[in-house]
Amino acid sequence: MNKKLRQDAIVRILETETVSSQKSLRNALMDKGLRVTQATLSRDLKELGVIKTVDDGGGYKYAFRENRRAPLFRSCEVSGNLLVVRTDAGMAPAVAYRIDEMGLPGVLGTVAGEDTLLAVVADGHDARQVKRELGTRGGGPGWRRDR
Amino acid sequence: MNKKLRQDAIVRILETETVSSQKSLRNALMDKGLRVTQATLSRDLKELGVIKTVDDGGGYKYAFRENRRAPLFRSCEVSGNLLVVRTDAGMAPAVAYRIDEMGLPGVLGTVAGEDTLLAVVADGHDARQVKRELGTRGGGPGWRRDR
DNA sequence: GAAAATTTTGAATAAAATTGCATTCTTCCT
DNA sequence: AGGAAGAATGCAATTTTATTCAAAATTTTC
Repeated sequence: MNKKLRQDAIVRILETETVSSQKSLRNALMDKGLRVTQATLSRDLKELGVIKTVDDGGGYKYAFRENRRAPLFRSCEVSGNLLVVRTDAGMAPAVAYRIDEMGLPGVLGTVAGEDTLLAVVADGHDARQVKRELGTRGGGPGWRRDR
Repeated sequence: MNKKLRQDAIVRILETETVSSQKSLRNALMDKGLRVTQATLSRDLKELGVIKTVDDGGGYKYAFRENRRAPLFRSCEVSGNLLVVRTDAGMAPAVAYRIDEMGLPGVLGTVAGEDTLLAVVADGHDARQVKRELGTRGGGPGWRRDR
C-alpha cells in the first residue's frame, strides 16, 4: 500500500513548502521518488481535506481545512465478530456513542475503554462489511455515515 | 460601484445555498439580475477569501476561509467553585481528559457524565479566570492546549 | 472640466482540477 | 494456491478555474 506513504508525504510537503498547484505538488513528490499522477493527487487532496486557499501574498496555496475535524477513530480492525476500534485518548466512549447512534443493523452493541472500544457484530453479518460502513479512515475528512 | 453589490450578493448566496462551481454561482447571480462573467467571479472569490472545500456529502462546495473548527465543548458556566461544561453527546469524558491534560493549576479535577462534566476549581483560584483559560468559545478557533 | 492614472471587466485562452473507464494491486475467502 | 471482491491508480477526456490582453469605467489631478 503506497497510498498512506504518499499521503503522509503530501502532508509533510504541504506543512513545509508553499504549493500552489497539483502539478507542482506532483513534482515535489517525484523528487522524493514518489511517482504519481495529478489525477491521484486530486483524489488524495479531496480525501485529506486539503483545499486551495488564498495566501497572504495574494497567490494560491494548498492548505489543510481549518475545519479538519479530528477523525472519529484512529484505526479499526476486524477479529472474528468483533471490531477493535482505537481512538484518541479518552475518546473511546464518545466514539462508541456515535457508533451506537448510527444504528447499524450489524452492530449488536459496543463497549468502550479509554482509547479502545469493541463493537460486537451480529451473527449473520459480516464484520468487514460493518467496518466498511464505519469508514476505514476513521471518519476523517470524507467520512460519510451512509456508505 | 457595482462591485460591492455583486460581492455582497455572492456572500449572501454562499451563505444560503450550496455552490460547487463558479458557473453555477454565475447562474445564481444571473437569476438575481446580476450579469457577470466567470472571470470576474474568479477574481471576486479570491478577493473575498472564498475557497472550494470538500463538503460532508463528498462533493465540493465554496465556503469562506474562516471556518470554525468544531468546538471542544458547547458551553461552560461558572457556579461557585465549579465549572459546568456541556459537550456533545458522549464527549464529556474525552473533554474532561483534555482538560486534565492541560494541567491548569486552578483545576483540582474533573468528573464527567455523558454530555456534561464538572471541573472543580481550587480554593484561591477564580473559577471565572479558569473558564477564560479554557476558552470561552468552547475550544473553538484558536484554542490551544498550551495557554 | 479634461487628461492622466487607476481600477474593473469581458472575451479568449491558458492552466489546473476532476471524472469515467480500464487496468492493476490487495485482501480475504475457500 | 486460486479466485472473487474491493480498492487504488493511470490515462484520457472533460470541466472548471485562472490569467492575459484590451477596452470601458471610474477616480484623481491639475
